Amino acid sequence: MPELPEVETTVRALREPLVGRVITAVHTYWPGHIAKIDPAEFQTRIKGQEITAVNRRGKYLLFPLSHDTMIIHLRMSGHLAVVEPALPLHKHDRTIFQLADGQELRFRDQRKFGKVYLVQDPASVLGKLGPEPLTSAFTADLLHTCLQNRHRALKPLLLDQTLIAGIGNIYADEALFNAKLHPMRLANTLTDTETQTLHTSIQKVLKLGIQREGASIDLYTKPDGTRGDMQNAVAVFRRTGEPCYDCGALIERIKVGGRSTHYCPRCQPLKNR
DNA sequence: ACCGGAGCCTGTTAGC
DNA sequence: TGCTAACAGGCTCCGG
Repeated sequence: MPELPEVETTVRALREPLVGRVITAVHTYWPGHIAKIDPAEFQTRIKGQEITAVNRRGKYLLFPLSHDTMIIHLRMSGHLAVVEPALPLHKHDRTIFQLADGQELRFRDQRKFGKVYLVQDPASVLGKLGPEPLTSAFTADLLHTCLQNRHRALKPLLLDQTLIAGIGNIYADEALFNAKLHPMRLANTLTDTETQTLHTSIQKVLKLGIQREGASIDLYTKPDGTRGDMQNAVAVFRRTGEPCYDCGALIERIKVGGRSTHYCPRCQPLKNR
């Protein structure tokens, strides 16, 4: 499932083949991909616009165009690649962007959860997102402010995109393990030291994810189809029943806020007061 | 204001 | 062995 490191990896790979290219046509095999506006209007409006940059905000990919901004969310199973048109279509290719240089940008999405937006104002899609966790906007003080009045478990808070942008199930579990905090620990019971540690851990696991080019655990691969390496560096995610690398206790899986959550019962004891 | 849960999807897996 | 049912997951919308 693409989270911040997976999206960042995708953005870096797409920049070179896309920046400066002009979109000449769009084919939508799954109209549900096109968010907010009619697919026909989408096709008309985007035609002829040049992609001037490829950027990321949280888990969203941003494509500033000549007149609009295209925004893509990969959700669960989305995958983007720039390929030669002669390459046979994949079973799950849903939206195809033809480029003036003859190449195609293909949006593959097995589970059809992905979204493509075309907007004048990016804030209409991204407006509620919290700070980017790997920029100076995200400080330990800010995290403390976010957590201090919340009588709620840490895990669902880390997944809340309005609090911090870009963390998903993998990196939430990894960050909590790294910080030695139980996923059900209530946010307002953290000491200053624990908040500092959590802040550091969030940045550490996200940076590791980017360095390893994402976690190929479910369907995620890099645009060129090769796998990332983060799945070989996870401490707890999907390691249920396997020994903790730090203490040897068996990793457990529980549901927190409806989401499957992996943690080490010995390294991450629950200390709610 | 805030929180929990359903719904969106499809392929894989668990259970009968 | 072959079928169905449950499950996974990010986000939006709805109701308490």
